[in-house]
Amino acid sequence: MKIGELAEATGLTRDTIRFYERNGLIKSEAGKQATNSYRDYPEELVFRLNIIQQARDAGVSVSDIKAIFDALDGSCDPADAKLVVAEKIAELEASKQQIESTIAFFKQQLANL
Amino acid sequence: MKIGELAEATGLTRDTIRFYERNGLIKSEAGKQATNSYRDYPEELVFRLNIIQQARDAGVSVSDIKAIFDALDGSCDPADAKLVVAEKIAELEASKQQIESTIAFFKQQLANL
DNA sequence: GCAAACCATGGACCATTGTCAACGGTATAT
DNA sequence: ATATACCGTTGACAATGGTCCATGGTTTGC
Repeated sequence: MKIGELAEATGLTRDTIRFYERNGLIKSEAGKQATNSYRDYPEELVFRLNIIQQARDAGVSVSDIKAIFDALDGSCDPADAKLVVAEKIAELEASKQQIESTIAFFKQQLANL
Repeated sequence: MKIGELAEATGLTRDTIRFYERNGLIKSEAGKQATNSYRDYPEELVFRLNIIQQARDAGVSVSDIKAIFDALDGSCDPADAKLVVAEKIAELEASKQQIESTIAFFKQQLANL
């Protein structure tokens, strides 16, 4: 699919998709037509970009997402991969705790209004 | 207390504390001694800065923290204050959801390694 | 009384995460 | 065939959240 369709399907802008591609989060292929320079984005990127959005919203940095994808995409030692992912999960659990504490504090303040 | 002590007590750097002060998250008083220009930071800032750290770790922006503190610090209409804080709580709940989903995804990927 | 440690201010600098504008080429619908 | 909408590339721009440095003054320990 073309970048505009992908943007439509994911709710991201073309610029953001290109930004992610520049940063190695996704890859596109050269289109079949020799007449233009339009890139072809595989359908499965819709799902992948949804994951990326979710992770970004969860506060995971672009470079960390890349590291995790690189680990998961099977190119490296599975044992190393597990470490990378497990560590990020631990960080996310910690973030979650911070959020919960913050919510608790705000709620308590709210009660004192 | 002096800024160095506050930094020590909170684990933040002096620069960061000054940054937060510039951005209205905290206030200091002019020191009693006329001989120097050292500022005096009230003890309660230790707690306040801990909250700030927690909120920052939870992904709350500096300007949002300021808005919430302004709301809580009683200078404005309590009804408005409640709205501001409640809205931020809702955002944090949403963040938490994103994090949980992301954790779930990563865990599932981990299982497939 | 002197060095080392502290303080305030100002401004420069940095990475991250996009976003936008300009340019020239291509597709598509009428 | 022509207007409109799309595409790729490049490079500039912006906001956020700090961090660092230089300068000049102050305090403290020895």
